Order: sequence, then C-alpha cells, then structure tokens
Amino acid sequence: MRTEYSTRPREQITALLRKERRYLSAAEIYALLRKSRSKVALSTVYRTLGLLETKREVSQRVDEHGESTYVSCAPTHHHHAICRKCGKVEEVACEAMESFAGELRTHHGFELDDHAMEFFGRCAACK
Amino acid sequence: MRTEYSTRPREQITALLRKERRYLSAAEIYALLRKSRSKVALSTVYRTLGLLETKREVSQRVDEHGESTYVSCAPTHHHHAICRKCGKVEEVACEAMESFAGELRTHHGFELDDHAMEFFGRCAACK
DNA sequence: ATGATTTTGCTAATCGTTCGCAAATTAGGG
DNA sequence: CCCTAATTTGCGAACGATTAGCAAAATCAT
Repeated sequence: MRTEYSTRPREQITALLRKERRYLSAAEIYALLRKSRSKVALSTVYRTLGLLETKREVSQRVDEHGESTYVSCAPTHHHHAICRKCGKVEEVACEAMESFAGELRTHHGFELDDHAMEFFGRCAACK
Repeated sequence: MRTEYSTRPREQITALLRKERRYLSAAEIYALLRKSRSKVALSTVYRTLGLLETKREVSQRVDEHGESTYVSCAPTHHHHAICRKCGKVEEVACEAMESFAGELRTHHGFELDDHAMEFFGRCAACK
C-alpha cells in the first residue's frame, strides 16, 4: 500500500526540531525527548531523521566532532546563518550567486551548477 | 625537544596529496600508496592528515557517505570549486562577501564573522 | 473491531577513526 | 660515523556513531 504512517515518535521528533531551530545530534534529540517523559528509541530517532531529510524538512550538517546534526528548515534552496553563541539557525536567501558564477566562469572556466554555504557569527539577540 | 621529524611516510602522503588535488579519504590514500609499493599503516595516514590539517596544508570535507576526505590546498582563506566529473579541486577567492555580510546585517541583524562555501559543477577540462 | 502493513524498540553488527605501546626512525651532538 | 634522546611508525585492540535484523506494537482502511 506504501503509505506513510503518522506516529507519536515521529510527531514528537518533528515538533522538537521545529521548536528548537538549531542543529541537534540524534543523541541530543534522544536525550531531550527522554527528559520530557517520552520514550523513543535512538534508532527511531535516526530513522525519522533520515525520513525528514528525504522529504527535505531537515538539513544535515556534520559538526566539528564529526557528529551529524540536524535542523528543521524550509525545503527550498537557501543557506544557514548559525549563531556561535546560542546556535540559532536562520535561513538566508542568496541572490548574489550570479557574481560568483561569473567569476568562476571567467577566471577558472568552471561551469557552476550547485553550491553550499554556511555563515557563522552572532545573531541579533546575542549581539 | 619538541621538534617535528620529516619521515618517509609523511613525505609520501604529502606528495600524493599535492599531486592529486582532489578529495581523498584516508582509505584511498592508504590504497594508492600501497599500490605504489609503499607500506604505510592506515593509522599513520590518519595521523599525518591530522598533522597537515593543523598546519592548514590540507582541508577536510565529509563526503556524501559520511567519510572524511582531504585535499591539499593553500593555508590562506579561500573556497573550493569541485568538479563533479573528475573531482579536481580549484581554489577560488571570495571578494563578493561584503554583499552577503550586508544582507545578513540588514535583513537578519546577524553579525557575520566567518563563512564556508563550496561550489560544484564542471571544470574547464571536463566541460 | 479486524487484518494487512508500517513502525518501533531492542540488540547486535558495522565501519571509520582513535588509542596504546613496543619496535623502528630520526636528528644532532660527541 | 656512532650514540642517545626524542619522535614516529605499525600493529591490534578499543571506541563511538550509525545501521541492520527481527519480533512485538501501533496505525490505517475496511
């Protein structure tokens, strides 16, 4: 039948991610849910994250220790500005990409077809 | 005495990286060296990569399977244009960063202090 | 409610990476 | 050169995050 079930663990994981809006590891999500008297297995966390990633509802990032972390975000193309203090992630659009594409073409003969960017600094609240 | 020795394994790993100029995993480096009748232990490859990373002589990137890969590059600030066909990595400067910084400040109140970018496409040779 | 199907939870397996330590290399005097 | 002290290597074991297997539980459509 190939349907997708809506279950309690999935709802809780999704809700937590939507609430936090910062990069969390599977272990952190597991720990946070466990604290709020919800018992989800770590493997379920991993599976749900994989699912959400496929649906483009979260994006994944490997942190400085090599651990995968995940944040809830829009399924459309954008980049992330990550606050170094509180971890809050903001989505930012990129219009200025043409200038880079042009630079790459003229200086390197490189035909750009995709790009990834990350910004680090202080968010409005932490500044 | 706190000196740093120059050894055969280190020279070979460094030479290989400088020759290839594409992202290689520790295992790939190990395999390539082994083929050219050089016996370096995998752990030595890892240790040397860590050393080179500290010295900013290689940069590290986690590939799509979660494996760490490394490429030889300049110690100064720049970004990488990675060819999807041959894997060749080219270093590109970024002047256009002010426009992003401005956008972040005005639209998000975000104070930018660092950024990371990657470009994907076809290099001049593969186009 | 019922039954087919999807998910979960648990545990064990996987696999890249790191560690520990004895043996081998290196650098630099004598 | 040769010796010694210090650093590296190589090997294997240990580690830790992620994945896989499978029986039991939850979900959905009828």
